[in-house]
Amino acid sequence: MNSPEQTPHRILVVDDEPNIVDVISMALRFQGFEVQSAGTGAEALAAVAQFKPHLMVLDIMLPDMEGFDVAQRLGAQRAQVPIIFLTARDATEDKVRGLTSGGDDYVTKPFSLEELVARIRTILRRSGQSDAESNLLVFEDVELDDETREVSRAGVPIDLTATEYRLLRFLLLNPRRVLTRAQILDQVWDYDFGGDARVLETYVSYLRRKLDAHGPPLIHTVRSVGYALRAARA
Amino acid sequence: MNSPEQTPHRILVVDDEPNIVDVISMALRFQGFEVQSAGTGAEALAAVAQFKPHLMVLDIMLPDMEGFDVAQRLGAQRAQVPIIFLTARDATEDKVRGLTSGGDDYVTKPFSLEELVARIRTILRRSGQSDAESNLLVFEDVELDDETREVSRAGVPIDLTATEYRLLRFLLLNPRRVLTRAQILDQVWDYDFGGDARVLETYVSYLRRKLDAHGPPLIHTVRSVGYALRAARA
DNA sequence: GTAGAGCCTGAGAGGAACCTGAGAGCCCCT
DNA sequence: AGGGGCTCTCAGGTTCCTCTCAGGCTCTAC
Repeated sequence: MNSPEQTPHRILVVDDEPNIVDVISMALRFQGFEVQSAGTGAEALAAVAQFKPHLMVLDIMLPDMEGFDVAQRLGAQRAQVPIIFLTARDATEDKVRGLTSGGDDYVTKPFSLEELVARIRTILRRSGQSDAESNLLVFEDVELDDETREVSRAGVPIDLTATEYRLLRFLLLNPRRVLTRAQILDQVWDYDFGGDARVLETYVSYLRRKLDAHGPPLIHTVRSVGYALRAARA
Repeated sequence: MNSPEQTPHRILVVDDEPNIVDVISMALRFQGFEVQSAGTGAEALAAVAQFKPHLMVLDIMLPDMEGFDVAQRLGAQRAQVPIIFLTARDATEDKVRGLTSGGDDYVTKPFSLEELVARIRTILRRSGQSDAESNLLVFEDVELDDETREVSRAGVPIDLTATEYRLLRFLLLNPRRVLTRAQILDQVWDYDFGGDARVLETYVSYLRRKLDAHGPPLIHTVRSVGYALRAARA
């Protein structure tokens, strides 16, 4: 990690599907967050009081009440806890909008963990509770700015598509470390992605073409394991 | 943010609908204000004494008394605290007009956060308590003057409708930063807007036609995310 | 040195996201 | 009551992403 948090942020994950909760919790813990979870609205309300999270990830469909209701019942203290709503793609999307104020956000299922984590960081950063951690990811002469979504190598701006961006971002978060195919697929692609794992190769190829056009190769293949971001070596 | 306040302004939000309070409070916090809220007139009066806000956002319909009464009971100190009244569209509108003193203002429900924040800033600026922050928003060769509501590109004046103006204003407040569709819709459209999210595309199209007629494109689409105001790239 | 596994990349189908013109409803002003 | 302007809806057309697939290349094990 580029700058480990002094006091880790507490995140409350609320969803009734244990699978989803597990996947998200694991990913967030891995990223250095302190995580607690709840499966119902009632549990969530109790957890907010005890756990005092800095942010909630809140599914809209809960067994006992809608996610909105949870948000509403939090009342005044609510304003202190930004929420990221999880919603199915088809419907509700419009419904969410009116209820998300400037600080909230929503993510449609299925999503990639990369995306969820990125949004969490954005909100924590903006809510000022975060240390003034730069929103700039840097490795060698590559820069990635989350605010503006601008990417450059050696000062030359580079246009990336959404997937290319997520992939590069994940690599930049774990510089020099070897990331397995599974790790990358799990993090960068939607969690229910069931397609051909070879997409990864295609996208690595795309990224290389765009990045390495302006300097020595940075994305290295680690045969039969995965990929790693490394400085070019003599 | 472009110019973080030295000593943040304190805003007191008074409304009996928790939803509204939430939405406003969150939005204002993210804008760098210090916010406190009250749900009744009595609470409001107490909060004014303790919290000493620089400005109040005050709903006219309160469970225990009318917003006007709150204003009146503040008596002498009242003059120090400008008020923005919230009122339902239908009636009262005329009534408000007569009762607002020089420094006050009113906004009819439903409103857009963009509009509310803009009015708050205007009042704070005029009440002299604000830093001499310019009321002129500038990006590249685009200028937007909040006082006169004039917009120009490269010196050429441009006529904008109300919605176009709010949209451009929001973009100018967040130059270079990528704004998601949700953020823009939440901020620029009324908080209860439940319609088709594609209005945004229409209005971006309108704005582009008017703005980019006089120079290189400034409003850039960030596919599957949102829009950003950027300088044209070579 | 050679076979086989692992990896790279070009081409392209399909689809998602986006742009824009046309027009209906509404409000306000006259 | 009529007209003009604004906001929003809708549909057609377009762009450009994503993922699949196949052929060829590279590395490693033996």
